Amino acid sequence: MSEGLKKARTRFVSTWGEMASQWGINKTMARVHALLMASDAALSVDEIMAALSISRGNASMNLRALTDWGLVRRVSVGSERREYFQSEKDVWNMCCRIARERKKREIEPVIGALEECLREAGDGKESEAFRKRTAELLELVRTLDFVLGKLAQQEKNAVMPRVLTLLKAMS
Amino acid sequence: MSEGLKKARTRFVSTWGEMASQWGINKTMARVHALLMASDAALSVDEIMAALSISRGNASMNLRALTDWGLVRRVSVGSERREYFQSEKDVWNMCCRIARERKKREIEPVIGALEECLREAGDGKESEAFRKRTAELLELVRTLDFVLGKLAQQEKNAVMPRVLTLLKAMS
DNA sequence: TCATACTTTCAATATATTCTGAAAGTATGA
DNA sequence: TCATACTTTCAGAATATATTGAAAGTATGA
Repeated sequence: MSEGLKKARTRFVSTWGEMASQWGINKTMARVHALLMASDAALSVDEIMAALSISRGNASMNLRALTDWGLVRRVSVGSERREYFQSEKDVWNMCCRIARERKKREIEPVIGALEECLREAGDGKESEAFRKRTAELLELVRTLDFVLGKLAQQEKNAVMPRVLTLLKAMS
Repeated sequence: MSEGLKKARTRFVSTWGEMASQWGINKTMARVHALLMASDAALSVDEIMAALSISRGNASMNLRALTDWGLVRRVSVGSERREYFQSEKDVWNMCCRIARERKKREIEPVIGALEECLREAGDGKESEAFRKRTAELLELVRTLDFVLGKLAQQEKNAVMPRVLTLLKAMS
């Protein structure tokens, strides 16, 4: 493999890792994901361990997390016992899956907690300002939830193109 | 203050903190932000320190970060020397500011890095698959950047209502 | 059923991030 | 200018998070 391509792959893997850690995702999980995205063939655990210099346990945990997120699939190659892994290659599908998971894991619990805040605050004059602010925030989070839900709805996403058309028309 | 309201505020502050740490934001920064959002009056550093049981240095650093993000303002109260802090109260404005900052700090550097990957990969047959995938990802990230840019453009946001109308029509 | 070839788990360890608090810095008004 | 009343900084300490690797678990096919 050419030097340039090697460097480019390395940059790709570490860029994805850096980005992920700014968004609350484990850096190694993102590096594994990036490695699989950058690789045409499916990779075995041993290949992944070697490429990223990580332990078997670490690789196993992060591959499990990535399959839970629906970003990576296990595949069998020929008659081999060993399992191989490959990433979802369609970037829009990938985006949908991430949207779906973060909605479920993070946004929905926040909605529940904010609703609980409103209930707890009671209905006195004293808590009026707090209730108002909490209610506005709740509305905002619900809107975000709705948008993410739409984004996550379709595999071949039909929503984005239309949103983009609208946004571009507003320029 | 009623017990219920006290509990509700505490829940509000810790919910915001938990959520933030899942999104790559310092938990204390988010708790300070939540405290100010939940409070009608502007608060002094000492009040914030007491409410969250944090040190002066920690409070100072996080207030600085919040003002850099444009989420919190310093205000003077009467003729006092001491400074007070209050949060942006409009949740849509808040959302715009966050979008603007994350676009600038995180999305734009990733676009640069992906462009560099494409350049480094060269144009041989060997790197074709890698280039294709990187280019698709770059397009996705650019789209996200564009959408965030639109969202961040206006103070009183005119974009969201129209996007929502479109999405609701697609239900 | 058993030996084999693999995967997963988790306690101990390493690493990264955040927090503290005292010292340094800064602005105000007398 | 100086004393004062505050704010900021940053090295070291505390805490939280991620990683290792050996032991336990599991599936396969002979």
